[in-house]
Order: sequence, then C-alpha cells, then structure tokens
Amino acid sequence: MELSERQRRILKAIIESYIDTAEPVGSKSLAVSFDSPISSATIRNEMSELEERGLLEKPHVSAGRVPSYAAYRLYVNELMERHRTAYSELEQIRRRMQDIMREMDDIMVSAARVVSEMTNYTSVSVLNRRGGGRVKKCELIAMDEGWSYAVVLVGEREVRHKLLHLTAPVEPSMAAMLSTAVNLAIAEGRLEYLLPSMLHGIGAQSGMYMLIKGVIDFIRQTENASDVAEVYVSDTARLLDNREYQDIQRMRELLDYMSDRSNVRDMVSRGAPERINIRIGPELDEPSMRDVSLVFTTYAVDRDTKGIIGIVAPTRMDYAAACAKLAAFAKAVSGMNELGEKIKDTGEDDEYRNGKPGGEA
Amino acid sequence: MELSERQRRILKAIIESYIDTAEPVGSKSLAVSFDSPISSATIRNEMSELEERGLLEKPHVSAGRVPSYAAYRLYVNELMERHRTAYSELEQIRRRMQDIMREMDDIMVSAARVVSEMTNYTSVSVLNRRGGGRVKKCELIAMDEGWSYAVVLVGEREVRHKLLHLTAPVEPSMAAMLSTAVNLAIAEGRLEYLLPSMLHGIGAQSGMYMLIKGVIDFIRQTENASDVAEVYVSDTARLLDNREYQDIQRMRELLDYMSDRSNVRDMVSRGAPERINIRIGPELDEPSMRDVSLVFTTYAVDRDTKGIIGIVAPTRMDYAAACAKLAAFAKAVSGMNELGEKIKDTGEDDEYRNGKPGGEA
DNA sequence: TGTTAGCACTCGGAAGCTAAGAGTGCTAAA
DNA sequence: TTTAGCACTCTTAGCTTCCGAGTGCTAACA
Repeated sequence: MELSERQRRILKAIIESYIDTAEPVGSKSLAVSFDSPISSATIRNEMSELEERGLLEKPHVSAGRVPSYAAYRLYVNELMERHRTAYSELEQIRRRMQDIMREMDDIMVSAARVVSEMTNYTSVSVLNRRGGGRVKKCELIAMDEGWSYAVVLVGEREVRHKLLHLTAPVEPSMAAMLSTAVNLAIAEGRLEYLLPSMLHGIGAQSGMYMLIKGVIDFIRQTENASDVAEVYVSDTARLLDNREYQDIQRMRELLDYMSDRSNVRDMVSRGAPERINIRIGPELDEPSMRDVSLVFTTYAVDRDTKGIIGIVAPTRMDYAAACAKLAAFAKAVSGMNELGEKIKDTGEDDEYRNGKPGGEA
Repeated sequence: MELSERQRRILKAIIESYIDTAEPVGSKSLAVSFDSPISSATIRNEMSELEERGLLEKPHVSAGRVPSYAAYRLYVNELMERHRTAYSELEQIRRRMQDIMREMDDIMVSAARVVSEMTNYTSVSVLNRRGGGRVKKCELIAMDEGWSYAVVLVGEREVRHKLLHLTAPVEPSMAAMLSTAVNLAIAEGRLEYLLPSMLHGIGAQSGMYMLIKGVIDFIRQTENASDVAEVYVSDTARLLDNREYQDIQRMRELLDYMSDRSNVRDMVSRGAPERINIRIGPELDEPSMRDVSLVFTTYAVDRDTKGIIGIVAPTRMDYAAACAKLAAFAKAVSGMNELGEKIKDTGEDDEYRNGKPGGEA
C-alpha cells in the first residue's frame, strides 16, 4: 500500500528535523512542530507503521526515531522540495568561479573550492577526458643545453606539460625540426608511422630517439587518457565536523578510502550524465562509506572534457540544499556563455531519482 | 646543576618508552627494563628530581610520568642517538623518488609521498622559488582561432603554463611575432620597456594588447614569486592514527590549520637551511599545533629552487627515526648526481639543535 | 473508523559508589 | 647512596540507582 499523505508529511518532518539536529526525533516534539495540530499519539501510530515499512529505525527503544537509508532515498525521490536558484546566485557562482580560475587555471580544483565554500561540505571534483585524437599541437622547448626538454601539448582547452630529461643531448635546432615533424604527423593523423620511419636513421641510444619517443609516449598517454581522470578532494577536514563521527576509527577508514583517488573516481563515474546523482550510504557498496552520502553531477567543460563535481557528507546531509547548489553550479559553469533564458527552469527538470530503485530495506 | 649521567639515562629511557607506547611510564616497569639493575625506588627519586626541573610531568598522581616539551627538546638536542643510514637505503630512496617523479613530474608532491611512505607520518612539502630573472623563455601557443592562448614559461628546471582567454582575437602569426619580441626582451633584460613601446601602436582594447599584458603579468608574477611557495600536505589522515587524538575537536582544529597552505609555509620557512629543524609542540607558537611536532629540512632542487620536506606527528613521535629519514632523503635527493663518498657522514654532521634555546619550562 | 488521552513499561545515560591496581613519596635500614 | 617497605593517592572499570524521554497499548471520544 502507498503511504498516506499524512505519513509522507510526518516522514518528511522527521527527516528534516533529523537533518537539522542530528538527534533522534520523538513523537511529542514532532507534534508541536506541526501547524495543523496532530496529537503525539497519532504520530506514534504512524511512526510505528513507517517503522514496519523499514523507513524508520530506533537506535533503542526510548530514543525517538531515525530515518533509515530507504527513507532518505524516498525523501530525495519524492518528498524533497527543490530549491529554486535565483538568477543572482548563478551570477555569483559564475563570478566566483571566474575569480578562482583566474588564479588557479585549473577548473577541477576551482570547482571543488567553489562548491566546498558554497555548501560547507567536503567536495570531490573529477575531470574526465575522452580519449582519441585530442592533442592538437605539440611544442618542444629546450632547457639546459639540450639535456632537458619541456614538452607542451595543447588540446581543446587545455595545456599539459612534462619535463623530459635525456641521457644524451639534442641540439635545440634539431628539436625544432622534430617538433615540426611531430606536428605535421599529428595534423595528418599518422603519428604511428613517425617513430619507425625515423628510427633507421638514428640510433636507439641517441638523445633524439629518446626525445621523440618521450614525446610520442606522452601524446599517446594523454590521448589514451579516456579514463585518465584527474581527481581532487577538497576540505576533507569538514567531514570531521559531523556529530555522528565520534568514532575516530571509522573516520580514519573513511578518509583513507577517500584519499585514494581511484576510489573517488570510481564512485562518481557510475553516474547518469546531466543529472544530479545521489548515492546514499549503503548504495555506494563500500563499508567505509556507509555513513556518508554522495551527491554529484556533471558539467561540460568542452566537447571532450567532462567535469564531475560532488559533495560528500553524512547521510543526514541537507539533500535539498546540496542538489540545488550543485544544479546551480552546473548551470552556471556549463552555460558560462549563454546564461540567459534557460535559467528559469533551474531545478525543475533535474532528475534526482536514481541509485538502486526501490528501498529494499 | 647539570643532570647526572644516570638521570640522563633514565630520562632517555622514559622518553623512548613513551614514544613507543604512548603510556605514562612508571618507576617499576622502567626498573626492569634496565640492564644494570637499579631499583624502582632509586628511579623514583631521580624521577622526582627530573620533575622538579620541569622535564617530566604526571598526568595525575598515580599514573607514571610523561615527558614535558622541554624534555623532548633536551632529548633531540643531547640524548637522542642518531641513526646511521645505510647506503642501500639511500639508493632505495633515490630509486623510489625517480619512480614517483617519472609519473608525477612534480618534485614537491613526489617528495611528500616518498617521505610519508618512508616514515608513516603525515608529511609536508614546500617548494620555494627564489625570485628575480628566472624566466628564460616564453612560448605562445594559439588554441582556438586566436581567442585563447597558452602561455608557457620555462625557468631553470621548471615549466609553468597558463591559459589566456582574450575578448578579441589575435592572429597566430601575430602572436608568433609577439613571442619573439618578448623572448628578445627577456634575453636583453628590458622587459619593462616592451609594453609601453608597443602601446602607442595598438589600442588598449585590442586582443594583442591584452595578450602582451597577460604574458608580461604572468612573467612578472612568476618572477616576483620569491616567496610564492607551493605547498603540499600528504596523508593528513595519518594524524588520526594517534592515540592522543581522541579529542576530535582539537583534531579538527589541527587539520583546519594545516589545510591553510600559508600556515604550513610560514611554519617551515623559519628553519635553518641545510639542517634538520625540529619544532616541538609549543615552540610552534600555534595553539592548534600544541600537541604535534614538526621535523623538517631543506634540499636543493636547483640553484634557485629550494625544497622543504617535513613531517608532522604527535610530540611523542620517533624523533630519531624521523631525523634519520629526512636526512637520508635530503642527501639522496640533493646529491642525486654525486652520491658517493659524502654518504659516510650521514647524520653525523647534522645539527639538530634549534628551536628556542634552552627549555624554559 | 480514525483520533486522542492516559498509563504502564522500557531502556539508555548520568551520577554516584566501590574495589582494584598502579604509582608515588617518605622513612628507615642496609 | 641505595633500597625495601609501606601508607597514601588517584584513576579506572564495573556496578547500581535513578531519571526521563519515548514507546505501545488500551480505552474513551468524535
């Protein structure tokens, strides 16, 4: 049977109270907080039904109720009110983003900072590059008399560099030629023939060979980086703010898990694009993350680069606020140029439903 | 009066036991751990004298003694045995460093990782660039039809890049000219005349003007970066391992403080170069750092770049091990090329004495 | 039939108490 | 000068008690 309207209202009130105070919610205190007066006894009855359905739990018999994970799921799917984001706020996010990017030149880190500041939660930021033919140009810059070279690759909207230290020197003029050759090969899409075609002229020990090889390896590496995602986690210390984390051991496990970038990447990579994704505690399938939720979304950086920005916070985080802020962020950043009419529907067309369908608790 | 030899031995034993177990040390348990049998009563007498001198403290009357900060100071200054570092270990550090640098291309982060792995403590890593005439070369790379440029600066052993987004396009050929002009100006050391001399030909609104200005600003910024230090803190989560940090509030304060890079930079910038510096708890003059010590040293990256690498751990950290590892690290990295005879004196000529002279507790 | 008041019951947490144990300081003897 | 012995102190763990918040049930009420 479906939940009654009143049950939904009660559940929503419980969840929001718990989000607010982190204290188990009792029937009496809840009763007074309602506009239309319902007695605590009625609430108790409803509560016990909600408990039977696995939506509430009691830490112990006389401590009030606490929402279960399934309840949070229901909450974000059906109960939660979406916040509107004012145009002014979008503008503000945009400006903040531009400010920080001016000093950082790294959209991933900037995004993490901005979101972390906006929400007061720990944020995770991932930059995903689609692989394939991305590198447009390559420059070689001599550093110390031909023993080291800076290799600079330019992609769509992005620059990467790497230092190559050689064991045999290469004349800068030689390197310039080489650079031209490589760029030509890139333009004509026949990079793979370059190395073999040059090899018979020069020894495999020569600095030149090493330089070409280094450059080509770096290009390959950058291009094949279809899932070479960069990961940045900002402000982990904020996780310590949460009351539920009195258990320092579990905290430690959580921080440990999060400090491994590949874990973070994996978690957010299974999200639906262009949606606000919510993963609540156990849905993440990772013991150390059992007590936190992850809310994240993607934003377009350019045609081949996708940013993922998210929040990690205890399961009782303020989902509504988190979703609103992330949606606003994605809007503000993706639409950096055509920020206009599209604003009006912020939050309305976002699809929060996902995670495991139906709370099977 | 000076401490007697026996007192010193007892103090040393107490400190080392406390470093080991984090438990207050009692007279009885200490008595049995000595080779030459001293009775617990004797030790008690000595202990109470050490306490009068401010070297020991009791958490409460029946809990054994705990070293005071002054005792740690004395310990690192006079009592501690310096570990020798085997040649093989240096070799190992060097290899590890090379491995990590291969994948990271960032000496600062690599150093932090290596040290943190070696010691199992949280590590801090700072890269300090001396300012003044550093930029050797500059390249401009067009990205999308002249609207964006990648500016690449090459220094002694280092490459930095930045994206410039213009509001008016600049022809790539024009940019090439510009780049030549800038490089010429750099070579002749008259960069400051460049902008004024070009200004009257072009409008201040033009893309070209913005591009030159952007480039020159970036060069200035990079060059004036005499104290633009990059800071990296690795593995903060390890700080949570410590028994003394049951107090989550103080932990939080500590992490907060450390997450501000400028704080970290300030802490390590006041160190004597080429020495192992030790700052014990209160010597750091920062309330949230009261219960941790900082051990750090410098290593040369190149003529104008100085790396600082350090460890942050509870005051009862293993100073001897920390010093040895850091000394080894600095040796291994600084001497990357001429690793040989100089190895033998590892640890012997390092000067650990510093911090506030004399423990005035 | 749904809602509410009332009441007995449960259980966790705080407060208070006790006993055990570790460690000290002092004294007196070796 | 060192040591053995002993009285004393103080923390900690374990136990008990008590309070109160919150529940579940029943019976009355709308």
